[in-house]
Amino acid sequence: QACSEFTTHVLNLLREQSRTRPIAPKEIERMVGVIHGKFSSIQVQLKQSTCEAVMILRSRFLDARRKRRNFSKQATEVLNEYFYSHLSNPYPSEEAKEELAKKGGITVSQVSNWFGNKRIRYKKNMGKFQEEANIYAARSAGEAPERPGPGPCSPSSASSGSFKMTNSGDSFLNLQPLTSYQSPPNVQSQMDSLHHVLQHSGRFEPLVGSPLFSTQRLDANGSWQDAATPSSITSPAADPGSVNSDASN
DNA sequence: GCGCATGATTGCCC
DNA sequence: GGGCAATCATGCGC
Repeated sequence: QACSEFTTHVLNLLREQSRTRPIAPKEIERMVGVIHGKFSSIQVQLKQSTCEAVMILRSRFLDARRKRRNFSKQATEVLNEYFYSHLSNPYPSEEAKEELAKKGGITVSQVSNWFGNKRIRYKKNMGKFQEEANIYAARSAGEAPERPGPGPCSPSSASSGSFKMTNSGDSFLNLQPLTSYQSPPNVQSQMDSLHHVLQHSGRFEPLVGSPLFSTQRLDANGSWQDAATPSSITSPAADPGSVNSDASN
């Protein structure tokens, strides 16, 4: 359009000039040809530069996407706190995700990614995460001492895993320790220390109904789901070791 | 430089 | 569409 407008403008100029001097039609034709040529080359250049700009932006975007930055300590803390206090059901709602994202200074999709990764990696290697679980368990036991109700949305209590591993077919920490479950020595001691923490904090008994002794677990397929509350769970205080003794395989 | 940790992406399933 | 599992790519400690 610009080309044709410019061409018209030039033709008008030539027409005016033709009053003062004779202009051959060939000259007009040549001028029009030159204008079209110039415009088409400009068009090509514009296309090229646009393509280049798009490619640059695209590569920058992809690079940014590939760039992995570790989350801040704050973000990790917030996410871990939620994860371990909802260990029986570590599936935050959209609202919870938004809240976590806000608290951690990350995006909701990063929260989703984090929980996706965490669930899988925790399930795959509970032993490795047990220490971390204990830390958060002890922490939340100390922080939120009097929150009744063990529901999935009452993350008050300490919790450590309470579900079956896909590969091991066992619950890691139903606090059924250790008759059927052959935990590594370090894990054993961690569990003992967790018992100690819980007992020391005076929260052991209430915690029995908490996610720590959750009624949920990983089922044989490795998915978190409700399990019928074992009766043994309800009478734990005297002998922690007997808690949830049905959780073995 | 290597190995592990971890955030992101992808493909598949339900 | 959300979750899982595998994988990729990068960060980081040694």
